[in-house]
Amino acid sequence: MSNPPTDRRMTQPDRRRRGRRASDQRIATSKFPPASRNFSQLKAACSQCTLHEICLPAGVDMLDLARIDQLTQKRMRVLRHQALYKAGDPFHSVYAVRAGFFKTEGGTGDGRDQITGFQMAGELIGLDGISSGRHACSAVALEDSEVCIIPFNEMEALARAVPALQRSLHRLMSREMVQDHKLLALLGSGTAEERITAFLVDLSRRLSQRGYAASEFVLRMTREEIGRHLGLTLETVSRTLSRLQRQGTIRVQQRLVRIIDPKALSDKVPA
Amino acid sequence: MSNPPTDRRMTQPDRRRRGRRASDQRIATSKFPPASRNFSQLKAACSQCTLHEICLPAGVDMLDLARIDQLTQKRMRVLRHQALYKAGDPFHSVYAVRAGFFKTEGGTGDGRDQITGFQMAGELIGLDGISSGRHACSAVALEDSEVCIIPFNEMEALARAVPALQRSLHRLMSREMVQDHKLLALLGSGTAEERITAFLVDLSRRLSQRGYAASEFVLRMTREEIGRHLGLTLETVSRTLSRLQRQGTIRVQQRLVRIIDPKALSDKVPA
DNA sequence: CGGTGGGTTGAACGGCGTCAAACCTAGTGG
DNA sequence: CCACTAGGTTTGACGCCGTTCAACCCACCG
Repeated sequence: MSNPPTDRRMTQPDRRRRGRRASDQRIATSKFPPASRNFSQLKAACSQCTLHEICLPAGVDMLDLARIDQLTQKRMRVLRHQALYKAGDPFHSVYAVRAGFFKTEGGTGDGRDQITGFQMAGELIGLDGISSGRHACSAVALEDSEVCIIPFNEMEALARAVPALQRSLHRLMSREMVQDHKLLALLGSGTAEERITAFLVDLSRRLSQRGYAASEFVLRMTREEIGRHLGLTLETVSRTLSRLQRQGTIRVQQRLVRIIDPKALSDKVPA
Repeated sequence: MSNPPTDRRMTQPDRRRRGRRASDQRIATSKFPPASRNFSQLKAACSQCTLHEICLPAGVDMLDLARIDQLTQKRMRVLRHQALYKAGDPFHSVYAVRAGFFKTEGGTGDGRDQITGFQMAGELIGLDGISSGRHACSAVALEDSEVCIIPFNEMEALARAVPALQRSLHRLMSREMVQDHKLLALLGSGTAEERITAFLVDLSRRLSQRGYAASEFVLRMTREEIGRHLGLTLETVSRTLSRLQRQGTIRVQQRLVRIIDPKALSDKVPA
């Protein structure tokens, strides 16, 4: 219990669409379809959002917050397996995850490339597109999700007027670099067990930061996706999880992970 | 021939200081010591710098360039094996490499951690410090080098006034993220040979971008440092270089690398 | 009830790490 | 000038961890 809100009944537009391999076409909705008005109100600006402490507006005072509200008026729902954007798409906006879970993967997202990260509520996606004007990776929803669309030109303009926003943006970009470097170190020299434990500890930390239980959560991604994130095969991921369970450190049943011995887990991760 | 200018006689302050294990104390000079006035003039602002096309001022017009000159007035020399900053140091400035070569490595730089990157002239160092207010890694000179000191608060202020500078900064940060993702993909699934060839191709590209020969260059780093960058041991690096030589793709003698068959080399790198 | 995608587990192979030894080069001191 | 030293590099032998290939199980759904 006490799992992320978007568990499975979060959005059920009309009919199930599991297993639909046509996971790749873009989404048309840029505003909510009338049908889902009851799911969440149209105008949930940053100032009203429960995430504004950890998201882009972090550190911006109430006065300026109202100006940021202008930025994030458009929102969008992305259904499971759909791409928010794909590698090569022209870059116009960045996206803040409001609810749900994403993966970002290199290449066209056909399912072979490295997965550079998993993003949850309050995290920004798409900043990699700035450098070339085209997205360098694809962002795909792991479950039915919702994002705020933040037009990048407008955000830059506002950042020029609001120093706190500018600083927050820089902090977010810098944080992403630091995270990437940590992952690099892990892939460079960590064993399978170290990679998996570091992954679980990181997930747990980010979830608890958002008010969810740190010791019990559902993995939103498959073993194969974990593997492609950590530079391992799905078999190794599975085996390692089983071993951790045998050691009494965690409990795994399907996607549900329970952390039995948090200390033992943290002790395994290098730094 | 036609190698980077800082080859070996670049700066010889007074006496050799090789093998000095005390590679770790900070540098005191924030302006040039009088002795080295002849090495390069004190006032070489961005507008005069040969690197301004690829460095931070890229895309800034002549008028605004004069304002950026204010930012980069302070420069600093960093001798071989000395740290420009170390992990944990408070973050105040970023640095643009003017000449020489750096490595950035996690941890305190004691020589065990992952090397996140090698930086050459025109590249920015230190952006990772924004997120926490402290540098997350250490930057160490691989040869006698020189950097421009860019106080970050001042740069942010100027970026608010000069959109082109703002955009350039964002582009640089974004580019670093994209590069990290490429490296991630390499460490995640590449063989030793793919990692080494990708590394060589990247080095060659960046050097030729700066006007140096693409097919012949000296490695500024040891085999061990290459290994710590690519997630390999020095032995594997050495063996792989030897194998590439046996295949007739490159020629290696010590640190000197000649690329014999550029196409064969590029064909080996995955993407 | 069968189909399908995801997960687990076993067995054999192989690339790369580990350990060890020798060499090469440059700097140091006699 | 030469011997000595130390760091860097090369090469070989061996073993381990993770990949590969394959079989099987499980949960969910049509």
